[in-house]
Amino acid sequence: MSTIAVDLHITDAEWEVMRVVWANTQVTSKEVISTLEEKMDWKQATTKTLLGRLVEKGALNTEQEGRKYIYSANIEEKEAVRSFSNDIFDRICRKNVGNVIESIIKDHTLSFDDIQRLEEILEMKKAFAVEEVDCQCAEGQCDCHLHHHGE
Amino acid sequence: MSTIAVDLHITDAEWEVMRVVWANTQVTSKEVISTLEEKMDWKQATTKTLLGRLVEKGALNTEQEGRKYIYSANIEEKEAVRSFSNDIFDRICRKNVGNVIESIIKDHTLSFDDIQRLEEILEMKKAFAVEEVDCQCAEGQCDCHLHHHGE
DNA sequence: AAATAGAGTTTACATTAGTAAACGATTATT
DNA sequence: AATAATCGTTTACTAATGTAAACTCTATTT
Repeated sequence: MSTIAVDLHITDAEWEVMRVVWANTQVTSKEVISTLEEKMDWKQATTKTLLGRLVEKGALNTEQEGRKYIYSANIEEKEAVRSFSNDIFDRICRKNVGNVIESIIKDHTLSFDDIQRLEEILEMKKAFAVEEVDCQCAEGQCDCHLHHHGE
Repeated sequence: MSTIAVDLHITDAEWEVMRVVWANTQVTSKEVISTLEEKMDWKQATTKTLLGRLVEKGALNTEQEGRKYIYSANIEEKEAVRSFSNDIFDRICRKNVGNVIESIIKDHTLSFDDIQRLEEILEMKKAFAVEEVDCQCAEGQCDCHLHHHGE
């Protein structure tokens, strides 16, 4: 009941639609169409197609309201973002996760609150930190193996 | 000379090939083929196609060595990862960058060194932190606007 | 020299994604 | 009632991706 559709692939174009739904909780196609006509310069047909595909793949729910539909998200934005962001980590060596996070932090503006919160999380993470993260890479796709022995 | 090809799209399948090249610095198609035959269960033709596409799009360099080629990466892994990981942040409200980072940290194993390094980065980020991160979302795609006025 | 194997290039083909027009059923207008 | 405006569904079409066979040299083995 929690992972209803974590692994469904939401494409870039579809994501634009999802954002409108997430932001408004309940929307009609009309609202989505006009928002994306604005932002993306899409013809209404384009948005309609995307809405249809999202309903089809279970990312959106529809509820008949008179003769039109009210769309609502079937997956939480947070979950979708999380699933999407984890894709990065399937592309790199686990040992580099820290470096990637570092680079992300460097690349973005954070608020004082953000920083404080992250510091707290890190503090908590210490309890579960390891001496060295395990490389899970396939042989030949990472050179960690070479770095193991001393020096 | 720095951003040679930051914006070139490397697909999931192509990335598998890149990892082999990055890990070995210099490789022959044979090595890539055998590594991915192992890991991905790909026919050699598949890997050949991918190698060809990557050379074509400038992600890989080739250097004739006798009658075969030596492949090497034309973009750094770090840069590629960075470019890829920034895609997440185009999908969310800037105000949530901190939350996403938080969730990433929670989801992964870090080493003591990682944590310490991240703490240092955060410490430095304080100098550039803002009171509140600006929402850059398009109207209708984010509800930040609503949260502005009190309560 | 002829046959075989290896390496890159071409061609192939199905699926997904981006973008949108056309169609059909309904409701709102004239 | 006839017509026009809506809204969802079907169909369309191109480009990108995943996956791989076939082809063409060239070098090696017999």
